[in-house]
Amino acid sequence: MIAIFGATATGKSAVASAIFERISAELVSADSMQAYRGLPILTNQPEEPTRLVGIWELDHEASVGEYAALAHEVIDRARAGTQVPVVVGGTGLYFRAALSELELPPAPVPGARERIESLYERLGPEGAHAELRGRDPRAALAVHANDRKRVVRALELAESGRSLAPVANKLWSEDVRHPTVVFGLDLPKDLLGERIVQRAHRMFDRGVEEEVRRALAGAISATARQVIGLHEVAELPRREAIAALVARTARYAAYQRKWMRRIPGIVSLSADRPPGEIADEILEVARTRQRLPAHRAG
RNA sequence: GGCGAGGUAGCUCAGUUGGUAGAGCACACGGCUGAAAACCGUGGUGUCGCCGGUUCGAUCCCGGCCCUCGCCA
Repeated sequence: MIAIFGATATGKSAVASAIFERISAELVSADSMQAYRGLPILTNQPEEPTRLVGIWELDHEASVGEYAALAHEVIDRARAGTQVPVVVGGTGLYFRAALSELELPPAPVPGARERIESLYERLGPEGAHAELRGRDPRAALAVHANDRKRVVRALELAESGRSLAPVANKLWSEDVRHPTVVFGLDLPKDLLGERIVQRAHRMFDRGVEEEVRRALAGAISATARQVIGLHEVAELPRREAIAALVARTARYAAYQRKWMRRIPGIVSLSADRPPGEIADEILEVARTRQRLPAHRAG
């Protein structure tokens, strides 16, 4: 398998597209927002047929757990059919979930979240955390009292006999379900900034404003509401919207680069050249690695 | 030109009855296991517009100057 990570606007899609032209590949997206249908311009959905893009309606609450199951299914089917799965994405957690078996604990039982959220409100951060310490000391150790989402989640799991503290920490390990060569596309900060600005303008040329208006006319889930730029495009005059969109995207790109540094075993490649050239290098490196016996060293 | 308001962190602003200052956002670093474009933690990064006066001590009080905004000419 091949996996390609990179910040927004590093040209992941173009590289994936070039790979698609060269070998029998199944492109699989690892992007929490491209999974939504209805915001193709704002979320920068790829042209090339890519699996797990546009699979959810905007009123659907997203979750890594749901995504992981779908990704594994698509990947396994491609392998069975002799296609090379190529996982492409910028959402770090989704990316690792696609490659590895994270053994994510189950979704909350209906009603539990609301109940425990109000418990958190009642007890306050310290009180709720003390409660967690009593029920699941290991989880309490891993979670800060102010991290409301995680304290609530940990209490939910403790209630059903599970734990937030993972059995094995595979998130930051090199563990994979299938042999995989992981690549990271990187661009110098200033160059990436330029591309982000260009792309923001192109979004407006392509009609994001109309797209956003339509999206907001319907029901929209809490997770979909987080899409960068949704709020900005809807509420600000064009000039300011572009500036705000650029600023937030740049911030997000910095966050993604942070993720990239932490993905173990990643092969870093310069994205400052034609996509075809990058695709050739990726395929060459992947072939070389595949001939080697199973190994873990970089 | 007159009157009024204001100049404090990268931005928006708070504050000090005189003892050289702090919030939010931004930024930097770190964490993260069914919300991840999310969430959380740790960092203050500063000629308090300039010059002078009063004072043991001025960002704060006094005088002058510069700049910004508003209203009136």
